[in-house]
Amino acid sequence: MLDIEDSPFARKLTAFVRLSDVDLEVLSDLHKRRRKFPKGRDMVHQGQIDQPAYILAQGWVCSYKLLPGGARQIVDFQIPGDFLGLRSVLFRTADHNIEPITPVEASEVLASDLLNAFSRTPRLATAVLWAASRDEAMVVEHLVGIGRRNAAERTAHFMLELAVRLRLVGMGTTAGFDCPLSQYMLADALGLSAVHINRVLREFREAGLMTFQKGRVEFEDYDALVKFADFDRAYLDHDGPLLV
Amino acid sequence: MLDIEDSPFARKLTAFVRLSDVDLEVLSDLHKRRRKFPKGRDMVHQGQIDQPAYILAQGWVCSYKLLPGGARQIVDFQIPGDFLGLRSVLFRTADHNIEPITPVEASEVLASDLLNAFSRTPRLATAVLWAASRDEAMVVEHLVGIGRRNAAERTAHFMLELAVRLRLVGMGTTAGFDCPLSQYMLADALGLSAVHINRVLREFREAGLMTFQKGRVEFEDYDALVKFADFDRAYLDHDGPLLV
DNA sequence: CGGACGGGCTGACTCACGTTAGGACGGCAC
DNA sequence: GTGCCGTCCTAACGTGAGTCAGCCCGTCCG
Repeated sequence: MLDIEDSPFARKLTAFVRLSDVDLEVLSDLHKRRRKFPKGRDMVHQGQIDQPAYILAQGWVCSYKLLPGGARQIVDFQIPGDFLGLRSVLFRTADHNIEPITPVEASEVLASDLLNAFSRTPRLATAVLWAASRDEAMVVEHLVGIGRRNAAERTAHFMLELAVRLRLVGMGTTAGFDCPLSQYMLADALGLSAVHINRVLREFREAGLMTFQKGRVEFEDYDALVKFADFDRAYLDHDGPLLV
Repeated sequence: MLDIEDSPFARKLTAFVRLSDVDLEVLSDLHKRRRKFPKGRDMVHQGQIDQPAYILAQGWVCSYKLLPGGARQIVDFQIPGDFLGLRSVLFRTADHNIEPITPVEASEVLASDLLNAFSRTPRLATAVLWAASRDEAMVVEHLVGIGRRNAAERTAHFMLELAVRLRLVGMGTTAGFDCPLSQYMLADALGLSAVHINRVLREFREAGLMTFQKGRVEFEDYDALVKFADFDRAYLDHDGPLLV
């Protein structure tokens, strides 16, 4: 049976629902097919059908869409404990690409596994719905940022969100975190050009707010940055189990 | 018991799952508290706790967030058959505002109603998860538009998406649809200024692609518009019931 | 009946970002 | 070693969209 400490995903769900032994066993079944993926080669490709979903155990991936002109928009980055490709399963055909940014380990979850699991324990279905809603909340905040925040606010907000998410799985502190992203990826995520991202990062460096160099983000004045970006982490938090 | 023809929401779900009589009965229970809301006064306010969700039966609403500077980003519009405020329920506190654009009729769904319903029929939980994922797919497409499409493509894409959604509930044709939005709302949805929306609409008018006047959108060259916006409706469609 | 208000519409000016074009550095293949 | 890439970094220049300012029209309301 699944030791819950081994799965950041299971730990995340228990923040929302109290899972019974049966729930945990069903959840454990979902972890049985562990896979590895090399950096850089798409795990899921837009338009593919009957793709599995994945529970990410190690490494970072990004979900993105390509436009005909060749432009790329990164929708979100996923880190350990995140569930990938839920939409690809429910819609039968993938509506976005998923690419590992680092070497990745993940458990493969087939559509049938998922639907079986749900019918065995509705509580798990509710928990996954909650996790999906949390992801949606992040996408929404991202949308707001791109729509109505300028380049600097947007960048700061994004870095702070990432920091909170990483801290929740023990991969960073308020001092900073290891970040495998390039400035190009950052640009594609934030709807900016790489040149402009570079300008913004320089401004942050010169203002003593934060640095991003050599794969490491360091917050030099966390509180000032939070204020500057108008960052409110409420949408990432959970008030404890809703289902008793 | 619920006559499925009476609820566009029920009809939408059956596009994904085949619902049994029990499922339909549970679903029917969710429709029991019908409410009316006047245009313009928020139904849900950012930060409120323990708000109900709603199943929209009549009218349009918009979901938006406000930034401290006073800027507004509209995340999405909802039309009959859409489920509102799911995140407000699952997170216990609302992370966005919901405002009726027209007079609205909706069924109120309490958190307890929803969780009960899920525990009675897991299939319904899966169906709601699917509906939520479809909404997320729209937000994602919206994000891509704001991040990487220019003002005109973005506007065209948005109009086409709206048209497809409305057609699916019988509220428009490829010729056009009635649209209660102002240019200001359009601007706040698309991350543009009202002035610029106006310019774009004029260009479409002069190019003979589409018009938006007096509360009515008319497509004058639908195919050309689809091509111009690179609009692919796949993300709005469903391939028939996934669960048999 | 007049005035206020919300929406549409437009022109002139500004600026935040994109684009283009490079230079410097480090890691990797050979 | 040499050459090649990927990434970071910067300056100069161009432009899409914002801002400001204002006019027109219909409708609501006292």
